[in-house]
Amino acid sequence: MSGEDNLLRLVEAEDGDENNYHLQDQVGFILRKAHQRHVSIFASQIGDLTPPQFAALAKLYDIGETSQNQLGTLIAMDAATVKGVIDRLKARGLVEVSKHEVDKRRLLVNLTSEGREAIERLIPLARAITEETLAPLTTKEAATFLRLLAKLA
Amino acid sequence: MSGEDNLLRLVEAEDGDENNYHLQDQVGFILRKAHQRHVSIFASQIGDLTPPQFAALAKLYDIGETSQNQLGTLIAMDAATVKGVIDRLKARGLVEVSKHEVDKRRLLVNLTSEGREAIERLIPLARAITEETLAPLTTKEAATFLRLLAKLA
DNA sequence: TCAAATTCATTCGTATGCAAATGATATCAG
DNA sequence: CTGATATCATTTGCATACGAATGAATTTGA
Repeated sequence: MSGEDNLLRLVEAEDGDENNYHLQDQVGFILRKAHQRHVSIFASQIGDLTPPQFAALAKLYDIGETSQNQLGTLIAMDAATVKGVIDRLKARGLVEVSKHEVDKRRLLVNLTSEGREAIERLIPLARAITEETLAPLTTKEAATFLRLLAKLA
Repeated sequence: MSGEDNLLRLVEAEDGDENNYHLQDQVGFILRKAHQRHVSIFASQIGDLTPPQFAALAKLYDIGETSQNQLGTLIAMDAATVKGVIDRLKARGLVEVSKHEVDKRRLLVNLTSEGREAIERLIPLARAITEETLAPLTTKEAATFLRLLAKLA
């Protein structure tokens, strides 16, 4: 056995597991799983709307009519994604679109009365979803978690 | 003005913003954004592989040959999703599949030598991705965050 | 003013992600 | 042993998600 071999073994012993890569400890992997769990909880409480669709309705309810592009910025969706979401909400009669009178590039999006009723009905469920998602944490832990998560996002 | 009106106003005043639903404060929305940010960081460091593809390679590197179904369980992908991921890795020559000799239902998946070289080369980059993702937090905050995130996932 | 740069929306291609249905195989229970 | 169950994999359909390319409209800057 060479001196190099001894040194290598020593280093590996000192490192413990540091030379091993454990997927299940990586923030990206756990983040993906936590997100999956939330989506699953969401689906169990609100079966006929996806989280992105809900986000679009909730934001329109909050700020009123806006352009598709601006809405996308506010709910963190790129232009291609938000178009699909709005198309499906439009097909279901929950939002309506119109052309901006001055800036002809813009597509204005707004809730229909049906969309307004839907979001008002769903917001209590959304609170329950948040609660269930955070249920594994104590109130204090949840506050800490949300603070740190917001710093990452 | 009725007594009910007074009571309502009082309650609303005491509630502050509690009657308003703010999407940007909901754990699901922030979780989605944090996940998006991580995927973006991942793509900037490892452009030719997605996080799910990397997860499959890393897990195979960790545990060796396994069935497609078992691999899916280990990396939190349902059967339909893992099939697509493995198909694409197979097309790129990073994994190879074979039939289980005893249980003919199972599809065994393993790294090719090329896949092994790839994951060994990428693991240092993955460590950098984790670091960059957690960069907005102090070391202590990151430890707390990971602990709480794991409880949620 | 007017050409260049920017913005808004759309389209295409690729890659997750999951529910539901299906087929093949294996295991279990009576 | 065999019918009922369960497991493994595949396929289809739908919904994000994003890069890149395109076209229309607006804004900027020399």
